[in-house]
Amino acid sequence: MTTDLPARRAKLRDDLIAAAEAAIATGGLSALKARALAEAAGCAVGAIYNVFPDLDALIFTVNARTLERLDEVLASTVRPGTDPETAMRRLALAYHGFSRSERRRWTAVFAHQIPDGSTPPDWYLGVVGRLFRHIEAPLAELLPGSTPETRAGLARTLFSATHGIVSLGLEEKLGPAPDEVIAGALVVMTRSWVLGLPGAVGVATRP
Amino acid sequence: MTTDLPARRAKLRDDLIAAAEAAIATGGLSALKARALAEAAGCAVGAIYNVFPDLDALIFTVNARTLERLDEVLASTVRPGTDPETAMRRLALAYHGFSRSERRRWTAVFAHQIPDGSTPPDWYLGVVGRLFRHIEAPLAELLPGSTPETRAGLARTLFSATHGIVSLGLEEKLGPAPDEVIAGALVVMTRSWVLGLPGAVGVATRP
DNA sequence: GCGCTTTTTGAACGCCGTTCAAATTTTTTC
DNA sequence: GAAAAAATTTGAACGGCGTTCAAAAAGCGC
Repeated sequence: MTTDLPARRAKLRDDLIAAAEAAIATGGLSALKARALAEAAGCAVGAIYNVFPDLDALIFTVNARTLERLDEVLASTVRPGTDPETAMRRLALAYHGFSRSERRRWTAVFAHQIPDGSTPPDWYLGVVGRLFRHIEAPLAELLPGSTPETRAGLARTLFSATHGIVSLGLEEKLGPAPDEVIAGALVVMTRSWVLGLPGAVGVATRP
Repeated sequence: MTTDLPARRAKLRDDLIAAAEAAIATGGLSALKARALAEAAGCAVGAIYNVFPDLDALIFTVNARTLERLDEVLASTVRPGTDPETAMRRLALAYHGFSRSERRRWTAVFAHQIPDGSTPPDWYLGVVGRLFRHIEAPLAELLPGSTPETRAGLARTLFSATHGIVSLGLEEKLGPAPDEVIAGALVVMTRSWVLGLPGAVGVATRP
């Protein structure tokens, strides 16, 4: 009834990821405890460290899965050929909806703090970067003369701005923020981009 | 050499705040340790809890001071009568600059996580809310027909969006983000608002 | 100086992530 | 198949954390 090492390790890895995902989905990042994880995965505490260097690495794995879910949601939000304003509005609202329906998982992605000097692993940044392509498509139609580099930068900017509105709203860091208010803000914001961005890109920087 | 209780308490309070601020400015939120704090303020660990209910309350106090610094910076950034685009661009860039020069203090404001159900104290939300008035002024000029309520909501939205760009850039959560890139993004963003917002406000919500 | 109250103290509590000597299991060798 | 060697797993133990609370110290009316 014994299997070879790689398979056992892989199974433990999967079980730990599943346990971690369940813990985060139920109680958020702060509910992720090494001892509880070990019990849920049916192993000793120390065994976690045979598979992941530390809990941070496990968290990155779970967060990457969350981002992949988001990617799927965004992909199914706009069909090719949708006009830019509708596309951008739907993407922003889908992002907001995802942050609501997957609240704890989504919060964990951005609440996860790593030690001061270090950066997220490259494979993780790759998962993040893939999200932007959803925004780049409507941008290409909105700004026909733009270069791919411009659009890549802009996609990051628009994602960040949307994220700011959604996250500060969700965490209620600035005060109460009902869903409809946030959704309304996103609608105004995306419309403002559609109207304003074509004239705003490439403008000289004078402080 | 003894003073009355209120005065001693007030002094200890001030010393603890100063020690906490120094700890955060040097090593960030995670460098705030009860024992180190007590030593720096010259009291026993338990004495902290005579003055603050817990470390969270102390953190809110320090963060409010950071926000008041930011408020001063923003206030000195635009003189009354500046045209809306210049004003909004300068405000956004000042926010970015502040997040850079006061990096650890500023990060602490948003990294501070409170237990799930609870909300920040009202006096703290008041300090936050006061920041928005800087944005409301140029908005009033940009959108002459708007109501104060519309402008208040918009100010929150624009602040949140700016914050998203600045914070995801600073924490490099999406990948490397040099200062000039973030500043450039903010310039494009504010220009887009100036061009797009007048047409975008009040538009009907159709998803 | 004495008894009563209030304030301060810091050892102790419970919990955390992580480690590592020891136990166990697997593989190799004869 | 047994014994020796290597690799893996284990969980008690470590150091550190925020917070508590019995006990010590200080303040105060007489």
